[in-house]
Amino acid sequence: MGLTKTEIFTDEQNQLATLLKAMAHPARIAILQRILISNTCICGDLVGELGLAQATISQHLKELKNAGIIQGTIEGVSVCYCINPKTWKLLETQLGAFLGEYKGETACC
Amino acid sequence: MGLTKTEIFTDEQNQLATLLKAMAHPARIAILQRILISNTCICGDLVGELGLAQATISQHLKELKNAGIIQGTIEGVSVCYCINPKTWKLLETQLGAFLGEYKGETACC
DNA sequence: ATTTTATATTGCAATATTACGATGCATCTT
DNA sequence: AAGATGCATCGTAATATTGCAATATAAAAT
Repeated sequence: MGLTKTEIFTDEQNQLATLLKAMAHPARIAILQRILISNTCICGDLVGELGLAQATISQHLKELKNAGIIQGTIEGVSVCYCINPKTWKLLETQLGAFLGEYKGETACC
Repeated sequence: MGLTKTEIFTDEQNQLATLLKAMAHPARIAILQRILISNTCICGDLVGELGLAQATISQHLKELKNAGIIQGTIEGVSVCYCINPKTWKLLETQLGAFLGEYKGETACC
C-alpha cells in the first residue's frame, strides 16, 4: 500500500517518526550540519557545496521546514535558513528519553 | 529517480541516515519501545499487541535487524529479539554529537 | 508421521521518495 | 524598463516503502 497506518500508534510515536524521517537522508543531515557549523543562518551557499541540483536541495529544505526542524526568512533576493530552536529542543528531549531507556548489560540474545 | 546519491556524502552522514531511517517509522519505534520497556528479549508477543499483520511486523523486525539495531536468537519455536548494544551506543554517540552541535540562542531568522 | 505453532518469505497493489530539467516569480542591479 | 539572481514549483522517471494474503519453513507436540 505504501501508506503508514498512523492511527494505530500514539501521537508521540508518530511525531518522533516524522522528525526522524525528516532527518533520515544524508543530504538533509549534510544541510543541517552546514547550518550547525556556521552557527548562523545559511543563505543559498548550499547549492554548489553539496553535489545536488538546485531543485533537489530546495526540495530537501522544504522537507526540513515542513517538519519544523528549520525555518527560513526571505533576505532580499535570497532566503536564510536556521535551526528552529523549539523543534531542536523537542528532538533532544524525545530522542534522549527514547535512547536513554536502554539499560544495557542485560544482553540475553 | 528514487535513488539516493550516497557517493557524494561522507560515510558518517550515510551511516547516520541509515540508522535514522531504520527508526523512522511509528511501528518500528513501537517495537523498540516494547523491547526497551521489558528490558529483555521479546519473543513473538509483538504480533497482536501492535495492530499490524504478522507479515508486516516480521518485515519491520527485519529492517531493524538489517540496520543492526536489534539482534535475534532462535529460541525453540519462536525468535527472541533484543537491542544490539554496540549499535545503540553508536547511535547515542553519533546523535548526541549531532544534536549537541547546536549552540542555540543565535536565533537570526 | 502428522499436526500445530511461530516466524520468514514471496508476490502484489498502492503510495512515497529521490532527483532533475524546465519554468515561474520575486527582488535587486543597471 | 530590462536583465540578472536566487529560490520555489511543476512535471516526470526511476526506485523505495508499506501493508497484507498466501505460502513456505522449521521446531515442538501429539
